[in-house]
Amino acid sequence: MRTSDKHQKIIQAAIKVLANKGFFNARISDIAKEAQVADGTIYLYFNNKYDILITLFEEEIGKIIVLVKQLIEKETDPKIMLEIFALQHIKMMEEKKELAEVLQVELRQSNKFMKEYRNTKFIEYIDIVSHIIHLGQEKNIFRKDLLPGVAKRAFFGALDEMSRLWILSSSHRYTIEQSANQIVDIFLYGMTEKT
Amino acid sequence: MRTSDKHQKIIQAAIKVLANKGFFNARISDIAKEAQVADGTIYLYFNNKYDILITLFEEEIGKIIVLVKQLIEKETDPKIMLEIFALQHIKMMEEKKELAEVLQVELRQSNKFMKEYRNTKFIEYIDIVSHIIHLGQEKNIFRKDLLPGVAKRAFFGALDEMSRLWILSSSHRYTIEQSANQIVDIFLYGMTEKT
Amino acid sequence: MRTSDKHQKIIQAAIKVLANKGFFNARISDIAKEAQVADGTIYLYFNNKYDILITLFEEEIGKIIVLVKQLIEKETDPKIMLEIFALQHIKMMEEKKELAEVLQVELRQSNKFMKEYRNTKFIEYIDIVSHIIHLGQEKNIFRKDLLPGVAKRAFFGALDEMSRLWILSSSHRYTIEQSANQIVDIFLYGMTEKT
Amino acid sequence: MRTSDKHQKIIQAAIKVLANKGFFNARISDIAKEAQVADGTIYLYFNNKYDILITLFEEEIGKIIVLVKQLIEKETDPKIMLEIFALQHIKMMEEKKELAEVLQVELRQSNKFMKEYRNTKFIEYIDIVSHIIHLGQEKNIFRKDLLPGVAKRAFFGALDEMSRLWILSSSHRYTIEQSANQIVDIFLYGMTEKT
DNA sequence: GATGAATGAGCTTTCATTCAT
DNA sequence: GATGAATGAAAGCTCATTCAT
Repeated sequence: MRTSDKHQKIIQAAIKVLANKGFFNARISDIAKEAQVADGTIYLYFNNKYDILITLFEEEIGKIIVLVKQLIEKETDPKIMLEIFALQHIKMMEEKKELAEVLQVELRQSNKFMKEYRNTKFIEYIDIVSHIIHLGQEKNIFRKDLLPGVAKRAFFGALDEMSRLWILSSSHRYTIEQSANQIVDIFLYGMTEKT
Repeated sequence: MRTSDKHQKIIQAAIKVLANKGFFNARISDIAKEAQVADGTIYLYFNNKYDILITLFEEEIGKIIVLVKQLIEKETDPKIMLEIFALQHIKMMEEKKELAEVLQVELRQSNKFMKEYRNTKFIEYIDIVSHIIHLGQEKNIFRKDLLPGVAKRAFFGALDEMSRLWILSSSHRYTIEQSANQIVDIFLYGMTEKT
Repeated sequence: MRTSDKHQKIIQAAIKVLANKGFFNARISDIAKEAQVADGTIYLYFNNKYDILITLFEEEIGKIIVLVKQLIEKETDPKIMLEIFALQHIKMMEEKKELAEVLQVELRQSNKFMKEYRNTKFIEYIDIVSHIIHLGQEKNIFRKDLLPGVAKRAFFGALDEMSRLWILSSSHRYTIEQSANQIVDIFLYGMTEKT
Repeated sequence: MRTSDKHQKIIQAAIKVLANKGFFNARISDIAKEAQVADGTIYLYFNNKYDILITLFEEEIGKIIVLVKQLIEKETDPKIMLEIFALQHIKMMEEKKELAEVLQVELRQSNKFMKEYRNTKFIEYIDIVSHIIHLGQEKNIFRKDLLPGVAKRAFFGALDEMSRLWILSSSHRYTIEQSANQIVDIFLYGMTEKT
């Protein structure tokens, strides 16, 4: 009946199990047990184990993209947009710790075992940064000599590595906001002491 | 013994195979075939499949650390040290593409399936950046308000994400040197247009 | 009830599906779809998958027996009776090709997977030949030295193997009537050249 | 070491298990247990379950063909050749009861589940009869109006159905020789009483 | 030390059957 | 009576690891 009910239960269970065990060590029966359904039920909603992972990617990243875009749309200042993106990205890591773990680990290796899968949603997410940088350059706020392809990757990578730390270590010396602000600050003004 | 011919042959074969298939999809027999030894021979040199991966990590990252430290020791300017680290990191990605792939992908998920494994070598590598930043702060070249734990992760993450791009996409718009320089430049001086 | 609409629809669907896929490769859901009923509905009319096959055997062979007996009853000459049986048997193969396939293939292996099932209807069918031969012997038309158990099997086997050919190969060099007549002719007068 | 050893053990075990349970009900583990090897060992010698069956067909029918051809080659009289074929065929059924069961049942349905498999060995076996009939016609011993395609099928079918009886029922009223002779006799001289 | 045949535990997936609606 | 979502047992096959040679 409420089809989406089971679909969602399985996705959420998969996030939990995959975060703990990783894709290859996770058993379908683990996910089924976590979702409180029979093993076979999973195959009524997904074609196979990979399909769970891919669907999980698409849907969850999709939600994040929508959210981030909404928040950014209200702004006009690229600097603030970057701040919002950064804060939002790291925040998400804490609020959805398990999802974040899955995305960080499994997303990265997904092209290793799913040759044909082109992760367009992920690219769409990163390109949000791309757009902000372009905008900043147009508005003469960001340097014109920035290589857009490099800058977006650098910014995203910085945030992402920071997030990994946040996920893996249990005790933190700084708040999320501090970390996000620091990274944005570095990217905007550099690490060099103004003399 | 530890520099035994077979030991090295197996490690190098493992790098090749793991880069192509990933840890879980790689078969011991694949590695054995690539190394031109019998399956059983691998167990004369390694305890199990995980042990190959861990040994590979330790030894190969160890080599890189030695190399990078040597290059940096000669310098005194933290800015140039960062440049060297950046260039060296990205260069390594191209020169040892397969090793880079293994490190990027398998290293990240290793704690998922090897619960007890603490990746000290990797931390040692990142801490090279840490030291440089500290040095820069002491010399009043870098801002004092930099959170060292955050800055090092940000810098490493930026480089690493850039490298992933380099590994995964076949055609590149910029040279390695350009990319490395750009990242260092951003981290030193920021993305903001000087007015 | 037993002539219920659904009962018949399922049997006919089963014949079609089993002919194409064989008992073990056929899915209950295949039969249900073909019969345009829900999977569960099948279990309102049959106890289980085997029961469909057995019921199918009994009912369809039953129909054939009634038909053949009707045709033969009108005759008195055992030779012509054999001719009728032969023609009817092979004809049935063409007219009900799918049923014929199921009977030829599944019937033969049925005792393999349904240990307790004694296929009495099938024996009843073959015994029609038995009766004809007996009659011929009584009337001094057939040789007395015929071993009835052997002769009936030989005759039925000859027809049946011929039919298999008819079912499996698409192009035929001879008409059904030719084939049936030839077999009857051989059984009546032998293959030896009269000198 | 003695590779053929295990190969043969598995084939012989498969014959036994398949004869009792049929292909679909037979488990790989049943065959493995019967062959006294591990489940996995079977996959060192065969690609999959189907491959066991096909190899079994090819090898065992191949042996029979060689044997029958040897026996027939010594003869020149087509009548006696037919006798030899008949006797040999039915004899084989008794001596290798389990193999016979597998061939009778699984061979017939094999094209149902192995679409691509063309059973050339089986055709080669039946064509031995074909050749004998041709020879008999050339020598003016057999009637010229025999349709070779029909006659060979009829003869083989008669023998085969007879054999099935022999395999399935435990008590027999006639000896093998009697049955074989009777069938040859019918095919040579017909069932009709000579007046 | 080196080999590779043998092992067997373990996992994904299928599908006959059930039962709440 | 009819449905079809849900169940969960069961089996083919893989592959890390062992060990006799």
